[in-house]
Amino acid sequence: MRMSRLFGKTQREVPAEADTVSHQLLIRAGMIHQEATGVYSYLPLAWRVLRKIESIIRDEMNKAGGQELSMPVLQPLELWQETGRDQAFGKGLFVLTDRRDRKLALGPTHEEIITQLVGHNVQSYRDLPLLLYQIQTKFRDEPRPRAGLIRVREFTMKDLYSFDADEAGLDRSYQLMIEAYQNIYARCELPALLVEADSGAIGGKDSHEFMVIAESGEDEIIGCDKCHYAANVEKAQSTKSKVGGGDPLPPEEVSTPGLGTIEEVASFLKVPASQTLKAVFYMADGELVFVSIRGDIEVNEVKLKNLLRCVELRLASEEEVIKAGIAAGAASPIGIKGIKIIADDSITTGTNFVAGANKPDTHLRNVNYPRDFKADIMADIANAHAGDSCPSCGAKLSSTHGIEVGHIFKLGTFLSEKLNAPYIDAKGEARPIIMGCYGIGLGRLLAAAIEQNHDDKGIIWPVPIAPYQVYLCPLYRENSKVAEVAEKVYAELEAKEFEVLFDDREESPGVKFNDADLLGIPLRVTISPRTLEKNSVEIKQRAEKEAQLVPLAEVKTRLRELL
RNA sequence: CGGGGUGUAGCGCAGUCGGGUAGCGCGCAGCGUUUGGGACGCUGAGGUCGGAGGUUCAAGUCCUCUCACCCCGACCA
Repeated sequence: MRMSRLFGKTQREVPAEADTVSHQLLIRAGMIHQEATGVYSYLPLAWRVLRKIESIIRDEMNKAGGQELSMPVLQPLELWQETGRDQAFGKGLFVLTDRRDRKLALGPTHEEIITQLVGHNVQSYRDLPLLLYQIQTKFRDEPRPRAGLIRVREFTMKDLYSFDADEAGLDRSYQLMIEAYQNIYARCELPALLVEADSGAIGGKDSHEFMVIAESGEDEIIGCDKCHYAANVEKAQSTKSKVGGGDPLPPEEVSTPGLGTIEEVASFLKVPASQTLKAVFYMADGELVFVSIRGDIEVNEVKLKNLLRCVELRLASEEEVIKAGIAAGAASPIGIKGIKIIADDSITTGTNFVAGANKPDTHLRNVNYPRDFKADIMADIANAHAGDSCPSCGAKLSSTHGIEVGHIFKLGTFLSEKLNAPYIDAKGEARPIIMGCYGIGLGRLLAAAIEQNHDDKGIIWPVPIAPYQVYLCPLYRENSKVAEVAEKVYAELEAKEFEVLFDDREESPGVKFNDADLLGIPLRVTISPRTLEKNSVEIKQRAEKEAQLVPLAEVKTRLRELL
């Protein structure tokens, strides 16, 4: 490809819109253009990268035994209503109305469609296992798209679905996909960490995410320094420290005038926050819920939401709390009635806690569970923190940020039951097919690759996904020898199936070098009068500082070695 | 949805307080001189000042409404 003909211009200045590295570089390199919030055009360079990622993914899916198909973006809303997932997605679902007043959803994912499709085509256990996938555009009306291609509303995703007759089969399919995913990231030269994940509204047994560690990542990962434990903070557990407190003493009221927060109460009573119980109120699908948790620990809302099996969970407003007749700031699980009490198991890690007294400006000392109150549900609903103890080996946990570049789920039978997709087993009995699903966002993978591979000059593409392999850079093209050799080298390289971006522009060396660095093509071949004096060209790897002089006759061999 | 911010040429911005001929840098076009890490000179093109309504002799600037985009939070398979 000739630079002079390439659609898409590099730009010198950092766009005001972008404050994530990958977003800035993608725009500066002329690779993407924003059309609306979270909606982008891919210009030729970005499209080439995306296609390379796509072909790596396709190859690994096929190797794993997947069969590719294509399903519609436009899906009847009724299908979503049948599984109730229109509610789970809520406003995240793009819904439109056709001329006959039928409601259609733009597919945010394709579980419903494929389950129905498989239900029509699979009758027997002999048809299983089955791995089906597609690479398709998805639409989600995200509350807040951000960071360029990292979180968008329209995106290309590879989604594979597994269909098995039994749990053991699902486990095999799941394992097969983990391996396929690891191959994909390895081939993209992107180190991805497998972490335990929350499976969200869809439920199911296991779920894992593949994370690329990056400062700009939206997800927090809690990991053990010693063993292999790693989990999304939404899911992560930690062993809660014991706080002691001595033998249970009788409860005792203390006056705490004007003190509301845990910090205020704890410092006033001269006890650590870990020796207090905090009351947190939530509205779960419109129902007020009381949460009791140790004062130094925060509620993990994802865990709470899963526990309550609710669609909408948010902190209750002070008005809602007061309206329920509760003393805000001094609320207590003791003696409270007509409200569901959820307790984090941290409240059993000690004795003689300070808690509210359900009276304004009053707290209680020496509160003990279960002596003084009962919880309707006791569970782990705490946020794990760096510094906590690993639930698997007890060593210290640490925290990093990551970009989620893959998410896999053991779905189970929820969808095949709702949408009536049974198979007949060997005994002639009908059973629901057991499903799994496995997604990779291609655009996000592309962005993650940039987050992971760049310097202050620009992108440094890993060879397998680089838009071109070679940046052919003649200097002083008005020198007829340079022009002639450059054209010849270009033709020869293309003939040998090198992917070459030929900078045939009349630009100064500085401009060309800077564009070469910005675009991040792995190998740069410079031809100038200076190199031609020695009958050579200069080859430089994008990631390296030094260039090497290579005789013209050896260029192809040398490039081949470096790719 | 809550909080904060920004909309002026393809990009980055000034001008808005205090109303009076719409500017700068980059980029773009032409000519010339240059050129191994974003060269220089001259000439030139390019703007519904996000949109609508209002106040005024006069609005980029003041008022009302509205839209878009960005950041934080909520939210998010």
